Amino acid sequence: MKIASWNINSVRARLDIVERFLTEMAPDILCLQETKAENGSFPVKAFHELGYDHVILNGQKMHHGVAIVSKVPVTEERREDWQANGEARHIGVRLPNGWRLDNVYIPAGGDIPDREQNPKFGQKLDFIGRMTDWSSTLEEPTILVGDFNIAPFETDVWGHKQLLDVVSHTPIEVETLSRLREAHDWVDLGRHFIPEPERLYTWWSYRAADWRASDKGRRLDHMWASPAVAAKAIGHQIHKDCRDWGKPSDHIPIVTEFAM
DNA sequence: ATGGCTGGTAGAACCAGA
Repeated sequence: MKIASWNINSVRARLDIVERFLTEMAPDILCLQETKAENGSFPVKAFHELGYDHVILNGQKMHHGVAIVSKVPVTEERREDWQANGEARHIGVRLPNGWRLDNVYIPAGGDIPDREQNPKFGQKLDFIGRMTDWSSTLEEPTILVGDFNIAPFETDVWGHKQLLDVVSHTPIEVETLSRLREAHDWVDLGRHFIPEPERLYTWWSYRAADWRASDKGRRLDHMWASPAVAAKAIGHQIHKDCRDWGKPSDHIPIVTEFAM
């Protein structure tokens, strides 16, 4: 069972490369973030035609939006509002074997890493706080994936010192994410399979003249699993080539394979 | 070089992303 996660930065603008990814990599399930489509304008038919018969949506107009498309039967479990403001940032499903799969788009948090000067930063930390409460009572085997918008380790960013005051790598964010991880003893599958000190990125800015040459990346996208689920993980890949496909997303897809 | 880009939506020298 291969499960993929990808911040697609508009599913409609990038339908061609999503189709290519599903055709070439053939994951059983793909979790999308930043779909930027209301549920009624999500291109459901294109996914059905590729065999992804199960399409579970939590979208909204313009911004945010998450989706789970699956070849195997999944049933919608719940959609959480961890920011308590109505934004579409989570969708959770039940897999055929009983595991939960939760797909989340954690807020970016704005530019200034200060609650007082920038309310979005506080909302980001509070969002993760509510996820931590959820995690601490979670007893079911679960896979948690998505764009976490935090690169926790020094080798998860191109320059640790340069990014200490940049939202996504500030010490308070790293500490907040660490508490989330501890709340369920989540296993960080990316670093389980590709340990430090190897550098590991999933996002490169659109603004670089040559993203590959400058390589100023960050590991913002993650797959975490309950310990019992992580024990069934048998492989993990990041698909860096997708950063060059057509009009690309600034994020790349990540995939974990599980023995089920 | 904290923006050199991008998409959605309106129909803005806009907003948000990170």
